[in-house]
Amino acid sequence: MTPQVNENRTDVIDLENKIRSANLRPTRQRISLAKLLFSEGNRHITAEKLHGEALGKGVKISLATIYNNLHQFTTAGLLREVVVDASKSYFDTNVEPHHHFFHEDRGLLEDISSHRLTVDDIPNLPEGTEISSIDVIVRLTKRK
Amino acid sequence: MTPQVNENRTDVIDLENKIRSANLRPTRQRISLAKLLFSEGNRHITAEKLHGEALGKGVKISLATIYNNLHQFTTAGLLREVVVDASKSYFDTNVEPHHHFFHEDRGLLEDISSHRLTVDDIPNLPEGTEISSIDVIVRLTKRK
DNA sequence: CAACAGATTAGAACACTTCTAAAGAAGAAA
DNA sequence: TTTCTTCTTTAGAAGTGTTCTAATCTGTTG
Repeated sequence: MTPQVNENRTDVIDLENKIRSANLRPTRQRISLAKLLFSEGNRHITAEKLHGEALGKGVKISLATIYNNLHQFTTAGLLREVVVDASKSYFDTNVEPHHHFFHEDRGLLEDISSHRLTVDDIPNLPEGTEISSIDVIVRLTKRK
Repeated sequence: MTPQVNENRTDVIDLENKIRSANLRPTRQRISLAKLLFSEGNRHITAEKLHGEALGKGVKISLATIYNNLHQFTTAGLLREVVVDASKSYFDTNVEPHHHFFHEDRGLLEDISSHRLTVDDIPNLPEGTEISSIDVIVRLTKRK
């Protein structure tokens, strides 16, 4: 019983619980994805990139499953989808309210914690609506 | 020489000048598009919708031309592209700095004039970058 | 273990966008 | 005007990211 084995075992149990908390069965594929997504710091990743990463680590999983699970995790509040690019979706493992820098040249997202950028004077909402979310994207290019 | 005829003639000349100001030739297709886009108030429209609208008004124009011109107009600063949906692009005829309400259920954009919503405390930018734009999208759903 | 609901999968299908290369139209020069 | 060049348009093919389908497999419950 080395500490390492303990750590790994605990991690997997935590991830399984996280998956169960979303009313989903902890399958081999979901556990592998959760490991990639949640085990080190916040990530911003696209479906195809995550698929590549999984295959690269020897996890056998289809692209359809990646999409299925990214959406299920998002619905369950484990992920948040960030719309910054008209052609692909990014998924963010940080589900706390916050905003983003988007490096347009590199297609890379970076968090801005929401107490470091505030939105004021939000006007009255149109009749019969409520806010679902407020997205602030500060788009960046290389300084000339 | 009725006022109407005058107005129409003047309109078209204005639109031609607008197109020329972007270093583009005022072709029949461009003038028709400019008429649809710029002749009454601000609009937020997708390529396919604009195509449908043009065909509906009897303007013979291909979808490729719609895309070509939306991009050329955008590059020239006559339009602004708004990213709110991961699967299609919206083009906004209002090129002044401003923000948006996005009605998620209807796929509809609405302007928020920028003096009615302000962004404060923008943090220091990452090294070597500069701001290309700041997009604020207030996503709305139907009030329950 | 059996039985069932939920999950995964390969590949087809889909929606939006871009590309291709050939034909057409606009503007400049003579 | 005619000619020449460059820009523009076009239909359809191709491309890209995503979703669908329906057959197979797996986790869970009794």
